[in-house]
Amino acid sequence: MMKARDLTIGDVADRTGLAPSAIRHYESEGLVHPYRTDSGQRRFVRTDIRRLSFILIAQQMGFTLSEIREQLAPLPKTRGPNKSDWTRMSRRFARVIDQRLAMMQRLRNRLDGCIGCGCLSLDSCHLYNNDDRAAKTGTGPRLVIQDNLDGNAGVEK
Amino acid sequence: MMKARDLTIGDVADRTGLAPSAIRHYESEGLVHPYRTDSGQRRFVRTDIRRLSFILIAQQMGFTLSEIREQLAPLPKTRGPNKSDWTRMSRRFARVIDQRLAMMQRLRNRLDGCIGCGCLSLDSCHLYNNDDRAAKTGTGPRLVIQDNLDGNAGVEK
DNA sequence: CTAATGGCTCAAGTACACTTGAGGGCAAAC
DNA sequence: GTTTGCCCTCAAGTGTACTTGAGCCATTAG
Repeated sequence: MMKARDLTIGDVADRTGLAPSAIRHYESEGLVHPYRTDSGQRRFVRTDIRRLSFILIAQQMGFTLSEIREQLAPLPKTRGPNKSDWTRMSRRFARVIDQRLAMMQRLRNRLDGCIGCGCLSLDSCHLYNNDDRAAKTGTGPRLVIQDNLDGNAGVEK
Repeated sequence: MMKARDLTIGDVADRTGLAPSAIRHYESEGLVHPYRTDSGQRRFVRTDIRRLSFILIAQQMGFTLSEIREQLAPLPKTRGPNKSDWTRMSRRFARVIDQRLAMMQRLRNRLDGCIGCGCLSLDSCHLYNNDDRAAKTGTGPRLVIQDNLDGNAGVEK
């Protein structure tokens, strides 16, 4: 179970391009679960590299660490995930991404519409009928892209 | 030039759904340029509502305030922008968005590929050949989505 | 005319995602 | 066998994007 050739934090840092401090931070946030040697050093299994790469990609897509933790939740923490664990998780995540992409597409189209209309006669402009933006996320995260921004949920009154 | 019916910060807040504190913050960051009454109160022109809505949308797309400031730079600061000012700016921005969407699409496809391959035999997996990720942004912003992550710029060695 | 409402500045606080530094332990390289 | 390098923890600092609060002025409603 604990192989001699498991990886130190430095190994993992080299292979993922992440700083050791970042990896420690991810552990403290519950995104990776290295075990410890007798002397207290972290040891990572090889599939943790995949896990960290996943975190990197998801971050670049604009997901917060807590959203990523949620996505990773179904994977087993202690043993490395097997192929079907990984496949199920990835598929679920792909659906979430597609929603987010669709959202950005809608925002983009909304902007397009606004280029057309010129919108100097205001009030009719799609860009700022802010009804659908009403429900804020509070002191929100950077990239919200909530579903309530979609273009057809509330028929323009 | 200074109309009686220009808007107070509260008016603008109501119409955009933004908090007054947020609007003040955007001014301090150079994203809006209200003028002041004799007594020092901010007054906004009507097109500033459009400007702020643009900021909101761009943020939801994951752009930082400084990126948004750049996009807004070509618009005139003092007078309200006219239709062609706005159109030019929006078109330019649409191109930037399309690049970002393409990037996310590539990341998404990369994930898809990885679902297929199972990637338990590592090293060949697209998800963590980190060569193209090498140039980091430092203590970077949340949603980087840099161009160096694209799939065809550097032929996989 | 006064009181409530809304605006102003400035300093400090908050959340997220880390990095940096101090102070100390362990392990592989010579 | 010691020195060099990597690892550890914990506290504090950084940058982005705001919010909150104190103390104060201005505008509007009764």
